[in-house]
Parts: sequence; structure tokens; C-alpha cells
Amino acid sequence: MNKDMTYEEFQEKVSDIILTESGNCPVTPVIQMLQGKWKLQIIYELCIQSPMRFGELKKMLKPITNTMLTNALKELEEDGLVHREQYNEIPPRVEYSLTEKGRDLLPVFYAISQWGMKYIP
Amino acid sequence: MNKDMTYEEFQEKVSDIILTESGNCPVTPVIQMLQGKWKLQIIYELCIQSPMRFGELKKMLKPITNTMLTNALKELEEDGLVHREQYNEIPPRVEYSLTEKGRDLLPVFYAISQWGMKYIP
DNA sequence: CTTATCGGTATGATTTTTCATACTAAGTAT
DNA sequence: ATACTTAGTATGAAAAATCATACCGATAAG
Repeated sequence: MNKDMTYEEFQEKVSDIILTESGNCPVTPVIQMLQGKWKLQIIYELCIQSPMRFGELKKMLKPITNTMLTNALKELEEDGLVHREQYNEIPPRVEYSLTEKGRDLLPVFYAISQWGMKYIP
Repeated sequence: MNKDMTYEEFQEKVSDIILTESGNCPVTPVIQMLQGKWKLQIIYELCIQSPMRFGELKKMLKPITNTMLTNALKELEEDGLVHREQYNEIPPRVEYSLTEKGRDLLPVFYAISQWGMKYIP
């Protein structure tokens, strides 16, 4: 599959994607990476405003718990989607922002929002 | 937010989306609708090949269990994304396909695949 | 008469996710 | 001295998701 494949080509050729090599589908691993109750929401918040402090994110995503937010952010950081910047102040300050890799998910949210505007009342 | 908003406008205005009315964000409800281990995968399979029989889907999504596949398909049908066509033959035959509403998620998968081709080794 | 087929259901167990709650450190403001 | 702040950790409980397994009905093939 070509890196410059257009949407029309995608539409025609989507059936070839998953059939190439069992590990080489460019869709399923992404789907799995973004699984969980909070990850997409966190990335979306960071699309909207970045950087954000831990407490700000927590407020936006209420009723998320500390544990959930911490774990999700840790995993997003491990996947290279989110950058964590820690300032050694008292009280502590930590800012989260999207990496370029994370920002590149914006088209996904755009597509989702297009669908949402069409189908959500 | 305008129905015809382009990606560039989206990129600029994404911060307005979630801020309109608490219930009116066109992204978060979609994210929630597609949550779970199997839903996106099922829709993606049906993007690739449609219609598909229960058993075919099960084979593609192995190691999914009957229960999981049944439940996910039922919920996707309730959400209007998937159509279930039952033929009264023996042995039974049931075919699943995407509705137009479901097919309209194709751009989401396209965006995901673009990201995947860029970032997945 | 037996077995196989297909699209599920039903059941209860197990695993995973999510949760509420309490707690910490280190300095600042009162 | 005390309380307040932030970004988490730690703990165990509760809830949800997922699992394996057995089973069904109706017919056709052997």
C-alpha cells in the first residue's frame, strides 16, 4: 500500500490492507493502541488545548480518577503520543502536550467530528 | 460549527467544539459509541468485505468468542451501523453488512491507516 | 441412527478495568 | 504550628469485560 494513497484509492483497496502480512495492517495496531476508556479523550483534550497540567486534564475529564489519568498518560507517553514536562517547583507542576506523532492524529478526530456532525442529533 | 468545515478550519477551531454545549460535542459521543475491544475491528472487517456471515467474522476476528461477537454485533445494530439479514435456511445463515451510517466511518479508518503507515514499522 | 452444520444462548468462572479512599513530599501562606 | 497546594502512589474493593464450555433446533448427508 502506497504512502500517498488517496481516499478514493483507499476506498477501492481497503480490502488489500489487512490481507498483506498478518502483522502489517496499518489499522488494527492503531485501534489497539488507542483502546481504553480515556486515551482518545485525553488526546482530544490535548488537541483542543496544549499544554495542559495534570489537574486541568483531570478537571476536563471529570469524573476520571487520579489512577486512571496517571496510567493513561503514562501509556500515551510510552507510545510517544504525549510529552510530559516536569517543572521542579513547589507545589509541583507538570505539563502534558501532544508530540508531533500525537498531533498527527488530528485527521482522525476531524473524520470523527464530520461523522458526528452528520449523525449525532 | 459548520457542517462544511474543512480540515484547516477544524485545525484552527477544534478548541471551540467541545466548548459549545456540554452535550453537543460531535467527537466524544462517537468515541464512546465505538468503545470496546471489538467494535472498531468488526466495522473495519465489514469495510473490507461486506456482507459477511457470522462464522466468517468469527474466523477473521479469532480469537473472539461467540458471546463477544454476538454482543458487539447486537450493539452495532442498535446504533444503526450494521445491518443483520437473516435467511431462514437450515443450517441457519445470517449476513452482516454496514449500513450507510456505518460505511460513513470509512474516512475515520482512512485517517487511521494514514497514521499507521507513517508511524507503524 | 449418527453426525455434522450454523448462529447463536446460557452459565458461571476468571480476568481486567475501574473505582474510592487515604496518603505523600516540600514548600508557602496564615 | 497549621493548613493548603500539586501531582501523583498505594491499597483493596467493586464493577465490568471477557472467557471457556456446554447446549440448542432443524435438517441434510452418511
